[in-house]
Amino acid sequence: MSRLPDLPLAGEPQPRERADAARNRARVLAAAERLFAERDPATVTMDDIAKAAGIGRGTLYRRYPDRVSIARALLDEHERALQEKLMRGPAPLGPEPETSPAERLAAFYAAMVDMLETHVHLLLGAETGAARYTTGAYAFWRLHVRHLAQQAGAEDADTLADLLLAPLAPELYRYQRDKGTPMERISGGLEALAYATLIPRS
Amino acid sequence: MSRLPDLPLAGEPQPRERADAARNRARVLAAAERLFAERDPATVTMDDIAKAAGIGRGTLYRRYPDRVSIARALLDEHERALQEKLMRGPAPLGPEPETSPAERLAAFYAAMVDMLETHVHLLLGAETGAARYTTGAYAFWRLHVRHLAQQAGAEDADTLADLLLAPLAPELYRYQRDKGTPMERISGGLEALAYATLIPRS
DNA sequence: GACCTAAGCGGACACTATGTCCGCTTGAGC
DNA sequence: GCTCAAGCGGACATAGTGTCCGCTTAGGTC
Repeated sequence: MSRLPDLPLAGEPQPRERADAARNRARVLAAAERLFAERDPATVTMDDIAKAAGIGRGTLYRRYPDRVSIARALLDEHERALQEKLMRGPAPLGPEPETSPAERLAAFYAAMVDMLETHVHLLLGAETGAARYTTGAYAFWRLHVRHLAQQAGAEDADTLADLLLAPLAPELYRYQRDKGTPMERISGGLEALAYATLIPRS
Repeated sequence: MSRLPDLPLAGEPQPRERADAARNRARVLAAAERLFAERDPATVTMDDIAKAAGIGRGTLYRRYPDRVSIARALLDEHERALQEKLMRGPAPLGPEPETSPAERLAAFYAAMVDMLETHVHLLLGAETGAARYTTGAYAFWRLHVRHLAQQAGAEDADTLADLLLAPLAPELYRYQRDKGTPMERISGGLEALAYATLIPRS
């Protein structure tokens, strides 16, 4: 829904999508969303998605080269929304100057846990393993956390940013939830982590 | 080399391995070690390993059901060695009572970074993605870190353990090293993390 | 040292997924 | 209604997985 997967370069005329193409795109996304939700995303094949969407393989590959790109398209709007809140939203997520870095990191963690809880299946489809680090979303979270670490006066904010993002890996979240850890305990642990790392020692 | 992949249950007679079987096992492990090192472990196929070892597919599958089991066999001894040091080695890694939990966690992090630096390729072959959490090694690290967190008086040591192990994910380490972060900065960041989280606030 | 037999071997096979190609169909501008 | 490029989709080539089963051989026995 919503966005073209190829970046819409402002300025270029954009030949406008044909009606059948638009209809098929919607079908694909709806079918993929459902399949990712109802079983392990890693086992969903391009063929499954094509069949479920009622279109041919060729048609599917025309727009999406692989499963990952479909999951990313589905995630896109959710990630944008969170990014928006981080940049321009209200405290403690947004950049009010009187909110401490530790509070903001805790708020970010909480928002990410919300997102993980709702969309783990998509995140597992899109940002699994090494692919996680190649997404624009990761680059954004990284910048944000590095900025907070810097504000807090951390020694090596650049490295710390990656270390502080690691506990948000979708596989870890899935593992924790699967063994019965409730999401509150995960948020709680992350909150503790945020305050421990970003509040300067007295 | 060394260990049988199937656990050697003390007591059972163990029909003793035939000479050709032993020779082939050695060949397989040597070939796999080399292949994992010289290219992305995810792209190494069972066929490649069989060919490189100079044996047939059937022979390879007889002993190892998949790539992961081979990588684990190769890692086994290194992981055991570290476990040994944690349980019975000298301070700060081992359990000397006057070493603080924070120091011990920092030492553990340092040891893990050493291991990652030497064996990322194997770790990427064996403990990638969700598979990481199913290994005996992970269970052991988890117990160790949870114990340290408990000693330090952490609120929810059980959850914290998983969060504190997340920055040691092989994919993350590879990503950091690939973008040029030297291992010292990674150890440094982890050390800071250890002291920040496990030293009680005054 | 010849014999026997189960452990070990390895190529062939069936199956599944991927990604591409190309002739046919159809939306939409004129 | 005509045109034609964008879009469609099934067939195909390729690659990897895991199993099966007839052949080979190590190593114990007499």
